[in-house]
Amino acid sequence: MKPPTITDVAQEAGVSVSTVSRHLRGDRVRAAERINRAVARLRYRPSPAAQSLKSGKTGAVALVVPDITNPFFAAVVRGAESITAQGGHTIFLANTDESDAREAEVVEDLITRVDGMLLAPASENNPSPQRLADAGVPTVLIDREAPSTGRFDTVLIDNHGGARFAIEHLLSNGHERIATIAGTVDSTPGRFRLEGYRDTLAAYSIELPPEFVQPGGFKEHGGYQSMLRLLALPDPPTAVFVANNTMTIGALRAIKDIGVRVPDDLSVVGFDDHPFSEILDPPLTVIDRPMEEQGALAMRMLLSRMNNDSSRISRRVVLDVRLTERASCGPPRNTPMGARRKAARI
Amino acid sequence: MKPPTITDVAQEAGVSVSTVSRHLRGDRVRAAERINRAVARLRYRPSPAAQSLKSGKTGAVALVVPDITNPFFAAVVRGAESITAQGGHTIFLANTDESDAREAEVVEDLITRVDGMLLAPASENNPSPQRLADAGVPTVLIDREAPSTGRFDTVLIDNHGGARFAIEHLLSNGHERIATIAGTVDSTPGRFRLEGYRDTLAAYSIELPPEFVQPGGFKEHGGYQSMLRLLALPDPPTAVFVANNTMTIGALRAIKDIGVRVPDDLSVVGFDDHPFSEILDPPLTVIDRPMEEQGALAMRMLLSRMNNDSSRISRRVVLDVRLTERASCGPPRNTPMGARRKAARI
DNA sequence: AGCTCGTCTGAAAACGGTTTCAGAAATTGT
DNA sequence: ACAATTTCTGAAACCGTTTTCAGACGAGCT
Repeated sequence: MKPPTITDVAQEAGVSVSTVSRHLRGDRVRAAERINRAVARLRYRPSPAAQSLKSGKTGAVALVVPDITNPFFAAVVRGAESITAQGGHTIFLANTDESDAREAEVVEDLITRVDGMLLAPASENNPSPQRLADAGVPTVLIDREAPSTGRFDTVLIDNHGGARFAIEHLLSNGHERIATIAGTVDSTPGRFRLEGYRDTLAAYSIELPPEFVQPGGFKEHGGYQSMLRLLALPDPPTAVFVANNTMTIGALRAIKDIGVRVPDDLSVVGFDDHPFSEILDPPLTVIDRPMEEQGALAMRMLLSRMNNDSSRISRRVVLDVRLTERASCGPPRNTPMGARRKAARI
Repeated sequence: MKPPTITDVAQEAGVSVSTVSRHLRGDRVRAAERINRAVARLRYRPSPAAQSLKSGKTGAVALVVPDITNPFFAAVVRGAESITAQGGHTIFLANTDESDAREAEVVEDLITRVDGMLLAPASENNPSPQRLADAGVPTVLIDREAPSTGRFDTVLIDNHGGARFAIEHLLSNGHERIATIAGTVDSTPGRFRLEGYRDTLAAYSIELPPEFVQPGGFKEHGGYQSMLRLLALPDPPTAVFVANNTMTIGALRAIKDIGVRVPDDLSVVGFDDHPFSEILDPPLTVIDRPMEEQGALAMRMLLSRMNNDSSRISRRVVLDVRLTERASCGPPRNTPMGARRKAARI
């Protein structure tokens, strides 16, 4: 019932504990074969607790994300997992529910249990990365930057460029009245996607009313409300860039409820692809990025940071995004807003 | 740089190690206040490795799922996480990629690191649960049963009933030519959903050609291929029950590619809801179940099993499912199969 | 003051490994 | 065959905590 210890193995094999330990760690040892048999018979596995007590290493890595049900983070987890699967490290997963407070708790708990951490901070002004740095825990940030940027390894995507692609795609379709449903601006993706939207429009000398930027908080409900507000505007947009996947769902629901047609009445670009995007009617044009790769790369960087000298200068990698064009964008309606305005008045 | 130990705290507070330890575990101690200050100043956190070496408890729980990117399992993780978040236990997450071999590895690794395990076995004839039982690790099975059923706590859903609801819904719409895209039959959900389909049709004395059961292997691509085959049948079905979410995506893609109209040409019922289901055109009718609750309940059962006498008789709970009716089902077309058959010939 | 009793304390022994150290055995060279 | 190596071995110390054990201390009683 009680798991066998190294002492049991030593006894069974008729050697000393030290010999067993050495054999297990790879030293040449005369009784190798006998030890192997003993290990197999007893089904011995060394106690990670004892090992890490001695070595100071836990053999575990933490992965802290704001929302595991967001397909993007699920993909990141999978990517990260695919790297550790090869060898050596096991993953602690924690969910922070987008809360700084919860994240602090979680990090505080995990900090003693792991050799390194992959973290997607809940917000940009969040003390966790600093705490990890103080504790000397190797850390790689995913998708979001830390207050004291440059001090951490970070795996980002080109949020600004993604927004630019989206807006330019819309512009090339002839739109000028382009709105956006933005995420939380104190997060890296929220901030840069919004800046990309603004900078691109500015580059084309297009000025838009402030109501064309609607805060959706990265939540489905926020996307829904924002789209409702946009469509209720006296002079509504002809195209909308929605800054993430969950808000897109909400936005499309609003569109459906009101009866606006895509892309005839309104063109839509989302951020982050999903298998469902293809079977929507019309299929959704999105900004796509390598999600699993982002997780995998972050994990690789963490592992290397854990092995190599941890004083190495920190790396900040930015992954490319691309526009996946489907059918949710078209030219703006020739007849001005009459029909749509009526629909929005429901 | 090195994390402080209990000895450092003792020194700082001017007491012995034992006193610090006792205070931390809740004993009355004279130097309480001084110890608290020392702990705070040093930012001391007890080493989990040392604690678990002494106590034999790790304070961790494993959660092993076949595919974290499946929204159902993501929801399960979230549900489970919401329970442990309250107190004491941290979660190891592992992904088995639906592979028995990988699952064995993962379980073998985790078995020494956790006090209990939540497991969704990759298949029904899978040695892992037995291995866990042998090792005396409290285990709760999620969504899938183990070979030696009845010996494990298990949290299932009413797969058979769900399939019945789906088929009866289709029958009540006037369909008789009802096909199914089935999952892997060596998994609990796959098996029972298929049986539910068969039993319900049998109960209504409906006999269908064997090609009306298409194996989709729970994968998107399988769903796609299966739907293609169904639509290419000389006498195709008027309705299809698709046995899980990922296959549904594939099936709908096939439908879209071929140009069949839902529900006019074909009615569809899926299994497991998703935010996207509502914004499809038409919105998808699905069998829905409490996903996060399933994870949360499983975790609660595991925790209780870990605390109470582990010889308590095992529980098998079956959660209710329900039909969420949207617009993907309607009466079968009056005109027989002409149009559809033509479309399917592409 | 002297005694008992109860409360609180520190030293020391675990827990299961790894690693150092010194010594034993095997190998090599002559 | 013997010394000089080299390789292998077991005893013991250690990692950071909890817990047992015995003893110190203070309070309460006569």
